[in-house]
Amino acid sequence: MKFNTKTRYGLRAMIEIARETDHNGIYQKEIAERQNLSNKYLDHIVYALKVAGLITNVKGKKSGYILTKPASEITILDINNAFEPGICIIDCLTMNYKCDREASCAAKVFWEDLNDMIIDYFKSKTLQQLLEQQVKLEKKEGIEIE
Amino acid sequence: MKFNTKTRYGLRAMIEIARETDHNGIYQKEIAERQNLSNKYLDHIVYALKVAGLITNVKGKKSGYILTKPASEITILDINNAFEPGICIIDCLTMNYKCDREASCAAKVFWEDLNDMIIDYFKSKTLQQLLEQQVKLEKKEGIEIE
DNA sequence: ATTAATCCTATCACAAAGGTAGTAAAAATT
DNA sequence: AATTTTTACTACCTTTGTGATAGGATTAAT
Repeated sequence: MKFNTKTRYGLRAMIEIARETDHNGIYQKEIAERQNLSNKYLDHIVYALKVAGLITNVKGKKSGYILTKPASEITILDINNAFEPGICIIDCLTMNYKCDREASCAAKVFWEDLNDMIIDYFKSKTLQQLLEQQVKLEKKEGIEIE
Repeated sequence: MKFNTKTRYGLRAMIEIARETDHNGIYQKEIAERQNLSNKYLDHIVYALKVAGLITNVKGKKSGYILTKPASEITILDINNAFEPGICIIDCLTMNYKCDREASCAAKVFWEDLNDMIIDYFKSKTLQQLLEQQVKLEKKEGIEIE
């Protein structure tokens, strides 16, 4: 049970984009450098985020990225959903899944409750919160180094 | 992000074993039939549960399985750990994982908190609770059918 | 001796994930 | 206008892990 790299890298990319205050946005290339990711692989990540409508280019093709709405209005679930159809930790939780013991399966209830917990957690966290925490952590780190 | 079938089937197998009141235990073959699983695949599941010390044979080789301790003392985390080294939703949460931004990574904190939530959830649920729920669901189902 | 069950290892097929390549297109720069 | 730089998008490749089967060894009951 692992979360995939796309969602994880996507989250880190979004933090970088959210942090950028420059009106010209941030280049994909720069995100790759700052987060130490392959720029080529980041292609997919950034593309998916754009298709999902979470980010956009400031000018045309050669231009930086910015968020399409305030970071406080973007939840981690939104970011997750740019890469996954949703959150579904076991197949039998989806609609149109046939199973005899569906109506009386304690195991299913167990997984279903966990699935809901994860969804709630993803909904409860905004990009803004993560950005603030990021800034805080870096400040703390700076002090410890000195 | 999916939970694997081993853990899921293992949970269902454990419910069947916990439910069995016969002193001779329950045959793997019977678990397979009741839960509609391939007996051959269940081989691995039952084997892992036995190696983990959660179940044992009543007599010798040809005999039924019983729990090694009361269902109320077995958590779902115990069952999970029979199949997985633990719960670790992203690699960088393990010890001996090198990462530059380890000390100041809001994303890591986000995943870490979720990881802890899942562990707590797994610890909080006992096999006994699931068994009781199972019995309750079946009773309810019986009423609805009639 | 035979049968029926578990024990245990090996193997396989398939899908998904992680990542690279390459071309097209657009805009900025020269 | 030519060149450079960057994104846009598709295709592909390689590796890993998962779900599952095969099959012989072992043990105990009949």
